[in-house]
Amino acid sequence: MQKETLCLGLLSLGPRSGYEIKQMFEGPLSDFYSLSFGTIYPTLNSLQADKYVSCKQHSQSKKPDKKVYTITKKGMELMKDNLLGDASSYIRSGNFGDQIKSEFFLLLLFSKYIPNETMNTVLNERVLYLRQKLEQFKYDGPVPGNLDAIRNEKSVSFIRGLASALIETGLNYMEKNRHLLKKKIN
Amino acid sequence: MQKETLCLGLLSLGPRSGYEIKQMFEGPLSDFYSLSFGTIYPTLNSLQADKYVSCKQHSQSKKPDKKVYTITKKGMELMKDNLLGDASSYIRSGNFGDQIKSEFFLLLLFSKYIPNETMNTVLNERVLYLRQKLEQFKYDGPVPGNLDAIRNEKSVSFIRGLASALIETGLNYMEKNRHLLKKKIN
DNA sequence: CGTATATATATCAGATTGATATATATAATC
DNA sequence: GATTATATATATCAATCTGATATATATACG
Repeated sequence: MQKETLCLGLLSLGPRSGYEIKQMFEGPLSDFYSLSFGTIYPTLNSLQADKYVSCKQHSQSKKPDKKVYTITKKGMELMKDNLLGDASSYIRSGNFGDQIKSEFFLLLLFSKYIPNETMNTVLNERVLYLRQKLEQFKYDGPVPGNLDAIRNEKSVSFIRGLASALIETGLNYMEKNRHLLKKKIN
Repeated sequence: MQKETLCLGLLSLGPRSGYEIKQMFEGPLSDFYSLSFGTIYPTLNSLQADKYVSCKQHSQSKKPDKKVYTITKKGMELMKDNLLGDASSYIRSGNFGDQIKSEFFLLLLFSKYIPNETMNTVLNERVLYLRQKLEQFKYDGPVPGNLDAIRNEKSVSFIRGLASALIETGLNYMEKNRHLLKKKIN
């Protein structure tokens, strides 16, 4: 999916600044996708130049102006067209996997070269992290205003349920099988 | 983890060409990490220049020479040092998540803008793909020679078991809950 | 009262990918 | 028997993206 389509999709949930879009990537989307500021800001500028979004500057006392972008009718159309195209090429491509870079799995893979004690800490920290993630995905209380819209998307309930189930499976597996990674001699 | 450490780690399983290292990334490692040719070949050249690997050219009738790289004692030491450093900074960083770019989850997220029929195909193809993956992870028969070493790593049994459990959970969840994604009206 | 973190945009060097070039063998399809 | 597609094998590079840095201020913490 192009960065343009992705930004338009997020703006379809409501007007946002570039900073707030980044917060979505660092918050609820962090486990599925991310874009850096270096991609987000230029993308918003080009979307604005082509009238796919409009922009209102909210001057804030001495902080840089907050530029709040709103998706236009033209932008909504481009987004829907692109999403249909993306779904179609996803189907045609035959490539249904995700792109993953996992430092954790690389450390596991080469664990025989890493002291037992160190690997133990790696696994402990990963377990702690996953427990936190699980709580986050199950948490149903209030969230900051700019993250509220994405939270209330119906598809997000589906995704959160899936993520919770996957993390629970992962935690159970790791607790039952981590002894398999221990080396006899260091 | 630096590309150098990763290539050395894979060469520690046995001598390989750049092409064969790429095959490892496209095969058994594809769900955890990947590097492109544009990264692998220059990395091998620089590792060779610094004597972390040695290289034997196998001239093949009219195909480009196959350059088979072997990790040196110096290379083994660098790899172990780097792995210990990587594990330590993984622990210190506090960042235990994986880097993921999932076209599938983006399509789910924006599924309300995509026709039911199209999303149905997307989900069907993803399910088919996951079933294939599951078979691959559970398959215990023979594999091509250059992928044999990684297959026989003890840590890989752990990883394959984990992957299988996760995919099974994902498949079950999707089959039970995919109706939640349907829109009433298109 | 200094330090750390949060808000907010912008830029850019450096790293990485994805595509392409080159050359041949082999398998599949028609 | 001819054509097409796929696999082997390395190399290069434009286009893209990230991660770091610059700039400026507010707020919370001890």
